[in-house]
Amino acid sequence: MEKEYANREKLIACAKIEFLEKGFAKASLRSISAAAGMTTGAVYFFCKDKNGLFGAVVEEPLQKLMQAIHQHFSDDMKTDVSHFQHIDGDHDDFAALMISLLYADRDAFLILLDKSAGSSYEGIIDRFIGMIEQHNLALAQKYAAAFPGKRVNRYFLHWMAHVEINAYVHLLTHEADPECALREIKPVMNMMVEGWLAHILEDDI
Amino acid sequence: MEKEYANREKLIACAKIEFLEKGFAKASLRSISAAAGMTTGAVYFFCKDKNGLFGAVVEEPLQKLMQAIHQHFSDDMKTDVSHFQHIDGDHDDFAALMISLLYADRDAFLILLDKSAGSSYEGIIDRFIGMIEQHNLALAQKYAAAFPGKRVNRYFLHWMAHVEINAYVHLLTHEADPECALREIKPVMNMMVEGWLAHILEDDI
Amino acid sequence: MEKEYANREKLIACAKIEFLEKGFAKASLRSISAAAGMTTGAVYFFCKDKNGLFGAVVEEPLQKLMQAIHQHFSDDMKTDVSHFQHIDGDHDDFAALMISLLYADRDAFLILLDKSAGSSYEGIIDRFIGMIEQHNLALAQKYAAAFPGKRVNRYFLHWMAHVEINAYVHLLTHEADPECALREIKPVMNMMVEGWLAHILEDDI
Amino acid sequence: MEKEYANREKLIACAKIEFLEKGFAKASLRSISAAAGMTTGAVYFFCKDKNGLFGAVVEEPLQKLMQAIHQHFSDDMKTDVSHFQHIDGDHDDFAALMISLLYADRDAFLILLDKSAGSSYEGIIDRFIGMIEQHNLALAQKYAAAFPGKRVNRYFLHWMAHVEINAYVHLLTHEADPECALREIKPVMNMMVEGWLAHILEDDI
DNA sequence: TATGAATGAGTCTTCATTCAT
DNA sequence: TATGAATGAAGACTCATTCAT
Repeated sequence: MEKEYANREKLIACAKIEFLEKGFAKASLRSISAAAGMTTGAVYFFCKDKNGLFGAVVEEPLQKLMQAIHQHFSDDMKTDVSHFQHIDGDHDDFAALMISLLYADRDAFLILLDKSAGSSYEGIIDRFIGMIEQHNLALAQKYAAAFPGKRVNRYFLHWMAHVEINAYVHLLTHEADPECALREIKPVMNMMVEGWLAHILEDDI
Repeated sequence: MEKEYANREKLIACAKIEFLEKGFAKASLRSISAAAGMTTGAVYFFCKDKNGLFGAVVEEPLQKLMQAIHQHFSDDMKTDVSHFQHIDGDHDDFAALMISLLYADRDAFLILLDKSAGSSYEGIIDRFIGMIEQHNLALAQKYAAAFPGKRVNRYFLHWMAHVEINAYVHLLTHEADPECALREIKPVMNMMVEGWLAHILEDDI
Repeated sequence: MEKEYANREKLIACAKIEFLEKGFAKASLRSISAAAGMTTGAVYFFCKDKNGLFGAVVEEPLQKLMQAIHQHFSDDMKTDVSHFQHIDGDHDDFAALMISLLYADRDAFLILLDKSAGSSYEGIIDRFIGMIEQHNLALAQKYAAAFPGKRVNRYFLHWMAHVEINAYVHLLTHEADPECALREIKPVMNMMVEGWLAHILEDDI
Repeated sequence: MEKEYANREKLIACAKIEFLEKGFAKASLRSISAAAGMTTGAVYFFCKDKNGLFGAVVEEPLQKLMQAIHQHFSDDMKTDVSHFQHIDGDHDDFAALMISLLYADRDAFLILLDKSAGSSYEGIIDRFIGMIEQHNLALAQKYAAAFPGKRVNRYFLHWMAHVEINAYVHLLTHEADPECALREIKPVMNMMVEGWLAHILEDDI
């Protein structure tokens, strides 16, 4: 009973190593299965195909992350956004949440975010960006409502979503220790909040 | 006279299209040469390699860019850095320069910056980041000299270099028109300068 | 049970034929695998490489030969070398041993010795020559000890090792029947022993 | 007028280097012509094809050698063969002749004898062996006439021809200096003559 | 004399995938 | 559960050769 899943997990662990090292496209099922002590054919018992194997490595952490983000976003919309001084603390909380989730399975996220080219997860970063952008748009529009003659700068909004996501990718890539990560992300977040407040609105026409 | 170089240029043009679409690694010499109306073997008359073909697409614009950056950096170091309010204008100039260079052959830079994985140009972005980081470090240290008890936050510095480069990559990717690009990069640059001034220094120990 | 290994053996048999006919370098995996009734790709299930396929043909007989030679040499060094009249009989035994081993898989040795150019076995003859030379040097130096004012003629020693090896290669190439081979090698061996005794020493300085 | 042949000779010189290094089969016209400072196509102005280029390197020295050998052989047959003690001196003369010819263009003969696999000269060594064998057969038969109940050992005869040729190939390969070569070949020749006299005849039936 | 361009057949190799057992 | 075998298409690359100019 315990052994039944042993091989499956070994396979996934080996896949993780290979994907991390070579990326999805250049990873070889041959060498993954060899490392796991099985034949190529055996992989197809556990997964539908190469992409399925990638999913097995990456799907579960991804789900957790997604869920946490949605939860946070829906909480966020309920709070009173009129006091933008609170945005700071919110961002700190969000950052802490992100970091704890991302570093819970750092390799999986490294793979997902940086090594998925060629797989069906290829565009995942853009989906994240889309989510953030959409959420921030709502926030920004509330904010804009208080400034007649101003409107949301859409390009800036999109770019900020990019930067925010990439801040996490960069962190994940460059910092192995989650505690250091938390410390390092702080000025980054501050800068982003300040920049957001200062530049998210542009003159209407 | 016009026809003499026709095929070589056709080849490179087709390679450009393929690289842009699929990236270096997934691009196929077969389909490139087919598109150019020649055999695979013929490619090797014009280029040494698949990598050489990539270089033929990308090397010339890259050289121009490199040279301009070096020029700008060496000019920059000669100017008086004590007035950091001037940093703004400098950045605007630099941004304008970058944009004019990048958009002079947008596809080539799109390929170079975003589609070079697998080629010998793979790490080019990191090299750019390194250049910027090194240059900004020098600036930051001059800046730090005026604030006893402060030192340069190296992680932030590195991240900013990342962000700066990615700002251009993002622009190139999302905005086809150089004039719009110039307009859109402005708040981005402003935000980066402000953030830089505000967060590049951290408490010593 | 018989069929299980059928294809692998068929492949190796076909490879043997092709290598024998064209040599390693000019042999084509296409035509080998076609002859064996499989695709080129299938070859790579059985072997790592073209070179690995060559090894599959050649390695086992080579190992046997090597081992027998080492055994013989170590026995040889233990016997009393003072009576050089015994050298004759020893050589006959050695020759008989060599012939029985070589003709046990004549094609494999033909390939190994004469058709390996381009493979990792390319220098095998030189390695054999080295072995023989080294062993004969030891013998010759014992012999030389009995003749003051004489020393071993190194060029002649090396050449003799060449001739000895080539005597076997020549035999293998020209004589299909091992019994005839045994008969034919005899005067050759005699001549080599006589020549050895007569010319292996030269005047000191 | 002098320059007209300059390129042709440069081509041939470069071909020589490449053939010597890689052998006929692995030599590349591309790299030969590149080394000679011309295009691949230009080679076909000077030669019919790759094999023709090989011939251009090798044919002239070969002709000289052939002619000298024929001359020597026909002289040899005219002399009185009843005194076999003279055989020694004859061989010394022949060896000196061979060495002077072979070392007159050592590289060319190295190529011809050791690097011709794949070219039309591939079997040249066998042709030499055939020539020597044929000539020696005539000699041996005169010799045999004096020993009733004896006949020529054909295998030994053939093998001796082999050894003789290979003695020169070995020399050429291992000894760069013709004077040393002459010294080193002496015991080799002596041994061959002695062996010849001792073993060329076998019992009739 | 030579070039520049191109061909076309060939090289070995890698890969994800399938499937009977 | 897994294996062993095999496929077939594709990969980059090399080569001798040809030929118009």
